[in-house]
Amino acid sequence: MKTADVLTSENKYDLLAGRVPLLLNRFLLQKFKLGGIGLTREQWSVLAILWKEDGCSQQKIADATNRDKPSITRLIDNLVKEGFVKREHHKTDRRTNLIYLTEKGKNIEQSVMNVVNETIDQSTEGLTQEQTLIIRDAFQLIYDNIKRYEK
Amino acid sequence: MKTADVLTSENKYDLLAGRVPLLLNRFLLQKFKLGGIGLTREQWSVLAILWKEDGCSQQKIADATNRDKPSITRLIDNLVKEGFVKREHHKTDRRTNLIYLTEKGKNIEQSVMNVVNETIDQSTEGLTQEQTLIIRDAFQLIYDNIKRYEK
DNA sequence: AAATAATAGTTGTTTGGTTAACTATTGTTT
DNA sequence: AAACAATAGTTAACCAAACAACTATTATTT
Repeated sequence: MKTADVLTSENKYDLLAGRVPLLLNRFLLQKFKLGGIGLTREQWSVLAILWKEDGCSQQKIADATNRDKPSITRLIDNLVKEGFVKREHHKTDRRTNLIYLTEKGKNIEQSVMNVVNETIDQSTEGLTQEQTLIIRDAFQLIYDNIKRYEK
Repeated sequence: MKTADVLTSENKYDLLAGRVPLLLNRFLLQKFKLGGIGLTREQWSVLAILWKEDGCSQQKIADATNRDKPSITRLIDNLVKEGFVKREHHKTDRRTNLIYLTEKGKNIEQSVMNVVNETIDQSTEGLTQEQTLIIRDAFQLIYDNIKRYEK
């Protein structure tokens, strides 16, 4: 290992939260637009939860996407406005909204995932399975560290 | 390699641009606040450019931080408002603003970097140098891929 | 049963990213 | 020199994140 290979904190920060996530989100958004998909990356992340399990509460979506409740309120507002999901009251707990996919929300899954697949395939071209798994483990470690340290 | 270890595109996306950058930025912002540092992560990234080379144009800052010009205009607006930097006209090219650190902007460098160091040290606790370098190379590859594919 | 705490969601404010449309200035072409 | 193109920056619109303060409802304590 060469000394020149040691990264500063700033470099590490940029690595973990800097330009690549920014570029990847921009890249995906462009592809959504080119594909005629009127979704943001954040809206997609909410729909992805519902494609796995329809009828979640907003709190559950917030937890699953690591966002806070106000962010989810507004994301759902926009998804409702665009006709991808609908809000329904919980039968017994009147505090809770359950979010259900509309037909439109269900129908776009395949075309969205096609674009996501293409985005990831192009972005990670040349990346080995080993590298991917090392990144996964490393990010899980970082995730756990932050969850442990933040009060 | 086990089949269960193969990641879907969605998992890869979440890995590369999902929760870890989100959490890390949140973690840093909390620490800035606890440390009495009135900066956002984005404002810091601009100051970091100026700490390396004072008196950059806004376009140069935009390129260095992978942001577009409107983002930089507003970031600089806020940094000026908070007294960290000042705008000055370029001597010969009247289109260009040069951004200079104020004393306040210069003086906070050390305390900011202390917080950044602590944030990264805690977040990456247990991460090996090898993992870090693999991530660096992988992200460079992804960066180059996106730059190549996006028109 | 009444008071309190916890949970689910909303609203307002500030900051930032993206795109498009715009002004001002400088550089290039003819 | 005039027309055109390129560059630097701003403004406005929309979407989203973070935080604080808020309402409504449900659960727990006493």
